[in-house]
Amino acid sequence: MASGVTDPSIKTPKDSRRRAEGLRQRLEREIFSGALLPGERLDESGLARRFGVSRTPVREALLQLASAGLIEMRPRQGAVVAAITVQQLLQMFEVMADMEALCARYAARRMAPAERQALERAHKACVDLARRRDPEQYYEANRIFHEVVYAGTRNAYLEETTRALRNRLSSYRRFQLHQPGRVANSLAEHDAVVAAILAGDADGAATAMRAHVSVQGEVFTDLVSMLPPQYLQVTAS
Amino acid sequence: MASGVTDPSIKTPKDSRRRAEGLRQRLEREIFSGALLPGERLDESGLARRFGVSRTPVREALLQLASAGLIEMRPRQGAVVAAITVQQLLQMFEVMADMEALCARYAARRMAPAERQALERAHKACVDLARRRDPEQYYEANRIFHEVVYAGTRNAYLEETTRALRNRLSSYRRFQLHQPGRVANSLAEHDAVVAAILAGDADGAATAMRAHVSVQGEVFTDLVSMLPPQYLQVTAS
DNA sequence: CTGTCTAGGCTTGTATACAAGAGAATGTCT
DNA sequence: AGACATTCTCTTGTATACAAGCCTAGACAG
Repeated sequence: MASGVTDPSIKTPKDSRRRAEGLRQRLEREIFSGALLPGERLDESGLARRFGVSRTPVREALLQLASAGLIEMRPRQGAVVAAITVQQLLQMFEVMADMEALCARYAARRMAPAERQALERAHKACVDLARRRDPEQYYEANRIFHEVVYAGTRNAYLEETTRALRNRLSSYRRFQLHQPGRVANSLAEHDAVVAAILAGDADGAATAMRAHVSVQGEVFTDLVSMLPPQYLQVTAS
Repeated sequence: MASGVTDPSIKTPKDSRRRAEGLRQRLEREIFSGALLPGERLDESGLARRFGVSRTPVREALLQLASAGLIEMRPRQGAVVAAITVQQLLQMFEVMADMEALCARYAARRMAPAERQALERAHKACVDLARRRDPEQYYEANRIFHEVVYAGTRNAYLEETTRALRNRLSSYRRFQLHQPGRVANSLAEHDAVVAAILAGDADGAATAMRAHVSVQGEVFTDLVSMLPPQYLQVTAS
């Protein structure tokens, strides 16, 4: 797929550490964005050539990605982009809904006035962008909305964990965007979340947020059926 | 991971990959057990000599530990066992309480009859061991009790995440054991959790479990004051 | 005596060389 | 012809060599 796409010598003579971090993040983005599809083989030498470094930093990047669960490294058989089973996907969505709900609960209790205003602004941005009918831009605005909620939890660990899970699922959620009427629903749900948080209603915020990010029942079925086959692993091995 | 599917013959009796994993796990245990104290420097060459391998696998192990948050790698300055701030510790305990509560909630809804019996057995084992006044053994029985709850969630991702956080905090919780009366309290709390789960009371199970693992207020203060100074990082950096 | 600058050693980060296993391709035997 | 064994190649895993930055010790000036 990306075999012939050799970007000519990136050549960042600035900071060598920068290069290593950039490597991991770059591969990360390629996975999140779908440029690297699940099941795709990650050849160490090939990546090394592509990025103009040796195999050592490539291996280090791959190891970190494996720790994050984004790729799978089978001993002596190399690394492939992780594909997950339908069960795993459902379970991860389930946990994510509860973690986002937890974030909303904390945020409702802890947000400072300035943060509450930022939440309203982020929500308003979503409303404005929804009118443009540009799913990509709305996707980004929605992401920021959730980031504002994370920041309001005043709990960096919860923030980080939730964000990691959200990122991990992002390549799957992407396919949800194009469902008709999804954006309108999403806005209404945001509205309920904002109202509850501004009112300091922790339970209400949690419930509203859980409903917003919840992907189960028919919604889950629809999502799974829209996924390209590579994204899912056959359950029985 | 333990989703019921049996692994298709792991084989590899002498797999060299095994050695690298053993390396990571060995360092992990040394950190959890307190053999390696927070702030302690992890010299790559030294570890390589100690384990009889070259620096390469050592570096790979360190990178994985860094991904798990157990150590901290500052560029060009080497790795040290992670010490966290009081704020971070409080936040992690907070999240852990909610995640364990979530586990209990799921378990109350989903445990099969056989699993409920296993829960009762695990609880009984705790009661029996408490009489022996052996904190270490009780600690282990308590761990198993929680593992049974995890298994009852039927959500491998939640299970794995919660376990990882629990392990991460284990070296801090260890100091809590020796508080007088802690074991008796713990048993009473287990009792409430078991009762709620057996009754299928999801909310009650969550509340009881949160109360059980919750470390805040005076309990948190006591815990922090019992920690050796290395375990905590000075807040201002 | 103290603060600052500099040079050296020692550590990490990267590249390359080497060993060893997995998979493919080919040849042979039934 | 088909199935099986064997070799061969290509990949990963590990070791070692090399480059580059940080820390410290020591000297010198104020």
